[in-house]
Amino acid sequence: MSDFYENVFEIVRQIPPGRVTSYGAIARYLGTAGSSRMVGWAMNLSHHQQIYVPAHRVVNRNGLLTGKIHFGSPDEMRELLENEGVNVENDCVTAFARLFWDPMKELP
DNA sequence: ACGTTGACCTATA
DNA sequence: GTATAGGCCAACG
Repeated sequence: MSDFYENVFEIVRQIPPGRVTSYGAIARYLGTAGSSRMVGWAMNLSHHQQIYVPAHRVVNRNGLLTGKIHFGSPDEMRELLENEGVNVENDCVTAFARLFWDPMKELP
């Protein structure tokens, strides 16, 4: 496992319940801004990780649940979020700006 | 080996 | 305000 993926998983695990962040924010925090697609790949691998990675807390810049397809069922991601108190409407996180969790600010 | 494909983002028109 | 273009780089066929 490369350091890049390990860092991605570690950040995603740090996301508090009920908060969300974006792929780009993680990429920027890792210093690989512009390579946000790699963060998406990392999420794909997150399923194979033995340690649970809350990939449902990572959405795109608009708060859209673009990755819901990659879960067991398309509704699983939405239910996981709502289970944590995050309201999802039309595959979009409501009050996304308010719930946004920026690793640049929240992590040392 | 090469072209295509993405859980994306930013910039320009 | 939407639309298109370009960049990113690892996996897959």
